[in-house]
Amino acid sequence: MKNKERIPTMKDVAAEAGVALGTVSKVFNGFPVGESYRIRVEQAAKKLGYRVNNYARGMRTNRTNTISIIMPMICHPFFSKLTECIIRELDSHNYNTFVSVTDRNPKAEARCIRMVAQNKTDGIIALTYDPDFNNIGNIPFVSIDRSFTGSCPCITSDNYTGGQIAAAKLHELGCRKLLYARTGSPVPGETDKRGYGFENWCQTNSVSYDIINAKVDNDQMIEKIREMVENGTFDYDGIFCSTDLLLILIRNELNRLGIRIPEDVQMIGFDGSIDFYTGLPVCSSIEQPIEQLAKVAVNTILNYDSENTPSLICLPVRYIPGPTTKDWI
Amino acid sequence: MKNKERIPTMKDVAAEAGVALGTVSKVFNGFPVGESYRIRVEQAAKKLGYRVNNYARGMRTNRTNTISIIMPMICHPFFSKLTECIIRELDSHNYNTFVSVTDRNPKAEARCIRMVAQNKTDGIIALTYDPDFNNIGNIPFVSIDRSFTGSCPCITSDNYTGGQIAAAKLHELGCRKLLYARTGSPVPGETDKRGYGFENWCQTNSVSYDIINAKVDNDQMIEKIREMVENGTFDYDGIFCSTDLLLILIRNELNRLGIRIPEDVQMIGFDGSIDFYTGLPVCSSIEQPIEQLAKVAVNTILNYDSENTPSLICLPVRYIPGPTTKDWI
DNA sequence: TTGTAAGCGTTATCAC
DNA sequence: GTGATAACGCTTACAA
Repeated sequence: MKNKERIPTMKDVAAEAGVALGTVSKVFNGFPVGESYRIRVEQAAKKLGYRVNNYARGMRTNRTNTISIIMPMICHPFFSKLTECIIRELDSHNYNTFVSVTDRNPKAEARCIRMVAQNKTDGIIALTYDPDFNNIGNIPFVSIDRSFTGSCPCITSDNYTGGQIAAAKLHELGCRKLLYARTGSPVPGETDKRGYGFENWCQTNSVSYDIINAKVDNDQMIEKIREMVENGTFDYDGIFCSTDLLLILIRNELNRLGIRIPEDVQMIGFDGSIDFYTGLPVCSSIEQPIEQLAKVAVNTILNYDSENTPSLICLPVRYIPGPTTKDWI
Repeated sequence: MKNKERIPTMKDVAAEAGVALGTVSKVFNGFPVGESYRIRVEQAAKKLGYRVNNYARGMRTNRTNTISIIMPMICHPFFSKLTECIIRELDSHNYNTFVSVTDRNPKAEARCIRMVAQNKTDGIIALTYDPDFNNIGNIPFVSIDRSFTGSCPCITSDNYTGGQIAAAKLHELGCRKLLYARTGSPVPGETDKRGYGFENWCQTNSVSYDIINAKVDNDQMIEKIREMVENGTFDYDGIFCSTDLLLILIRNELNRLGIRIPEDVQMIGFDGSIDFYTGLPVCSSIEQPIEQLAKVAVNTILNYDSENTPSLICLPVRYIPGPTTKDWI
């Protein structure tokens, strides 16, 4: 009767190598140990196929080499890329990654955080929308794109500058009456600054603009656009949209109403989405530096120091020409 | 001096409630306990904000309520959706999910599996390409889309039938000379059956067809197509592609060469990709039942019984019309 | 430098 | 039904 696949423990390794338990532990934790011992231990470990049990270690040390990420969804160009980049970056630091999805539902977000806390994660990277968010368990927490009231660091694109760039670009491309269209959660977040930057540039440069805001959802936005066009009050020649997705929706509606993009109206979105199938930009857009966002988030969480972490880190964005402006080849 | 945020343990709860440690454990594990005790324990737990420590529990029980998923990448329409569905499904069973990405690199795959084994995951759901894959650690393992040599269950779309459906549909839509184009890893996998089903239908129904295979990559495939068109040997009026992505690539090349889709050539892909921005099908396609794939994979892993799990589970596919066939409105 | 032993927070076994 | 007590696999003072 075979030994029934028993998973070898440190004790087994110690016995096999003929050394004390503590010595084995030291070898696996990089503490100095007599060379001959180290070799014996390593050989014994290899022979037995030993791997340290992270659960036992985690229990003892309260560190688990595990980070959790919390996303509204995965099946989405921006979120999937961000998720992938974060996982890759953590992996390169030898960390495992828990992933949860919340649907932007505060209840689900809270539940995730509880679960994650229970799993003794070393930290949380979250893109969350809970206005009442409260970091239970005192775990290092980094937020992406959503700034909490000073309680934890937020990593985000430089949304403000992005808004300015968009306005400037539209103007440079000949637009004289601009519109900023946004939808999104009513919760104030970093992304609101896209609009503020846009406004600021328009005001500073005395460019005429309007803002159209659909708090609830995209349908409402489309509805408003249609009304304006049908009323004849739609006289814009440049639109900045808070996301690429919104841009596409609006463009399709404008097309349907006989307005051509970019001939009649030029449009710039936000995200820098690339079409998966063609590799081309979905639209003209302000590109978010996703890889960097991920790298910085991971770095911040791994070097977390509650005293000394900055509360907001903005990463630079840039304009990418696409098929919705006249500078597209 | 405050108690420095000490996380309460079962012992604390027991003390607070004035009961024995074992009683608290029973309450939290649903074992029968005197009603008055249960109430005292629950109140004490709430008061202290106690949550059971999954690491300690995992160490004791060797179950962690954690599943790992291993994907080639996340930033991809099919994989991101699959990943999200699996996470959601696991979450609904109160499981946490580790996610790793491997880039289809066998070395990375092996590394992931090692890490995962070390973290004492309760099971692995993987979409892997390692021909020499070997399930170390004897962890329940479910493969998606890739059948190993009988060693573990594989969940997949009914690729064979999908191929048949595609051939039949093209024929129904008037195509008389068909082509099957595939790229992909040289490792034999479930997806190869797409071609077999296609061939089978053509043979059974005496429809003329060819197969073009680019083992290495997409560029090579595009090259071959171009050659055929330039040679004048391209006389197909219906193409079945092993993935939607490949379809788009080929379509773009054909367009460039002056061939119109679907007027001159009709095309059907595989995956059922929906354009994220418009919500419309990217192309005519055989749809994979992603949610179901996820559900079944999770179910299989959670009810794993090495004796009794089927080695292959095929889920039904269906044809979805899109802009690359003439039945598209 | 090496070995010993005391926990870490749970669960499971047994007497009571 | 309840409550001591011994593991689980590992780290870490501390003693040798």
